[in-house]
Amino acid sequence: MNPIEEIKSALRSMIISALNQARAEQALVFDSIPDFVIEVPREKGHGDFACNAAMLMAKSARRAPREIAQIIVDHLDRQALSHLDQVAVAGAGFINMYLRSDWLYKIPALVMRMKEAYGSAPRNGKRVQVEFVSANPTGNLHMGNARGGAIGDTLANVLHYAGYDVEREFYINDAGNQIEIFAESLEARYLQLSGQNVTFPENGYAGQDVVDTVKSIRAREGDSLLQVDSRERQQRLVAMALEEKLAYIRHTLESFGISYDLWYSEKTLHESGQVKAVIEELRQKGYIYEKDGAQWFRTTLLGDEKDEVVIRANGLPTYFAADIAYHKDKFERGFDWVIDVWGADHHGHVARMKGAMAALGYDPAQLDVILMQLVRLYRGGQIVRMSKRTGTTVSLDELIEEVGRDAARFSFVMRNPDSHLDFDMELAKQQSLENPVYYVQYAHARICSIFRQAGAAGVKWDQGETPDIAVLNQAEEIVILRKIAEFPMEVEVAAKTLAPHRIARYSLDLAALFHSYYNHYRVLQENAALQTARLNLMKAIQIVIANALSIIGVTAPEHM
RNA sequence: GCGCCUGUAGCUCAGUGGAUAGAGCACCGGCCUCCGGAGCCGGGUGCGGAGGUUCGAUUCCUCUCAGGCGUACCA
Repeated sequence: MNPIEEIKSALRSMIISALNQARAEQALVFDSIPDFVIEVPREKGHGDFACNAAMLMAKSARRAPREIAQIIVDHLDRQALSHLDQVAVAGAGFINMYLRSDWLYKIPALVMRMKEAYGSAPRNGKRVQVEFVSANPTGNLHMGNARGGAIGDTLANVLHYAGYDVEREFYINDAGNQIEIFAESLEARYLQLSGQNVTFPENGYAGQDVVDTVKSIRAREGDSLLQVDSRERQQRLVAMALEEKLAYIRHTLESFGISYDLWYSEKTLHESGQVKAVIEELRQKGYIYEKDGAQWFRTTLLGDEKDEVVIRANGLPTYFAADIAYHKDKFERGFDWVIDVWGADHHGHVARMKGAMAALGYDPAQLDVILMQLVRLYRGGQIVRMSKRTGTTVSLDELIEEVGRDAARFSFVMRNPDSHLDFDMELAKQQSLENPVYYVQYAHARICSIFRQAGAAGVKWDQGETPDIAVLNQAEEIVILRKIAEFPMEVEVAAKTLAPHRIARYSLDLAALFHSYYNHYRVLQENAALQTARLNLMKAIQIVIANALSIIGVTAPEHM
């Protein structure tokens, strides 16, 4: 149920009919109807909807745009849409259409009928997978993971609302080179804590969290790991450390409001032979060759600048090889749409991965990658490096602790993933009371308060379908009804363009309209019809704000 | 050097090829005996630059300047 789309669709077919009628009467000569749009004009004075068809046809129909527009208007069957009021030719050849506001009066009842489902589209039967965060389980979750988490989880919510069956997935990098380094780091710390004088690996994970992990292992295992050989010691340390790290990651993400349908282990891809198999498949298709002892993927055939190694000279597959196998596995699991949320430092990987999928016979258009620009973290104006190696990082736990889950999620979701984000912890804390999220939440709490007042006063009002609704004729009320009517379209566009930040913007817009309205008009009052109408309006706003916040993963409090 | 992303108001950011480019923060001045003042109202000649495509460009293309990231047998 998408009110705006319904109207647009009706107007569109009305204009197409007019054009065909005009052609039949030879009032206008043209070959085909162009791909015109019915849009909501930015300027209110330009009507409720506007159409640009005449301007697009000017050249082929060899008439001035305004003339064509007038011909279209003259041939409109105005009975086709009962809400249609006036139609005017304006500007360079726009057709501006004005509707009687009664088309909006069914909106509150619709919202109340659908409640938390308002804004959602019917199930479309398509399965989409969103993979996000997928942080290395060798360290803490950092700001980039926080942003990726907020964006990925919100996008998954948006897609669910837009009608998809959504699955969230976390890819566990529990194999490969960085695990080797992790193992060496763990062992070095273990031996150091056992009193041995060993040097820490030069490129090892030097963070305090690794030390803490080893300490907790020692608390359980004591010196027992000194008895076994280095290889087994490393294996056991890694197994225990990964278990602990993953438990931490899972717990932290859950406290950030994120839970996954599947945690997918890279290690299993190697153990099952899927990585080797996919390399073989590519080899048979002529994409693999050997050079300097390594196996290379001829990605230059796919538009890359240089070929990529998939099996190193030491026989170990690269991350790229495992990732190809992983993405093949995603498609084999039958997803119609596969979405990855990656940090911008992986951008070079996007074309290669799409190319690899194409080489394997999959449609690369079914794979989308959201490249999220990196977060630069500041504390009081001082940049903080986010290197896990040096350990000087603010973790997601600390972010939630200091800034709060709602404010943190909202401020990450609010911004376009393409924006380079400078995040200052001190500033975020300092401004926390003026953070936009509270503005939206406050609107919700205020409306709840109105209903508490109404309840305490024993106010009786017809909820949903009521003739009283038609007394909502103030300009502000019409604007709010329109905004509410646009919500399903907003969700649809956010899903289609993979732009979860639109929902946050929308919630801010609606909250602003509400606050302004609240300061100018009283809801609870003597006039029973007006009170009923406005209570219906309030209920609709309350539901839509709650739904928008729920998509963003932020609470909608009744009190603040 | 090459590739990707980004340059919009003092700052942080919106803006699916449309008509007069918008919010928040900050700054100044107003507004509650009234449903929650975490609010409202008022105050603003800004799309990095130059070409091009188009009836129309902040949006698309080319060049250019500036910043971020990448350009490993790391992930």
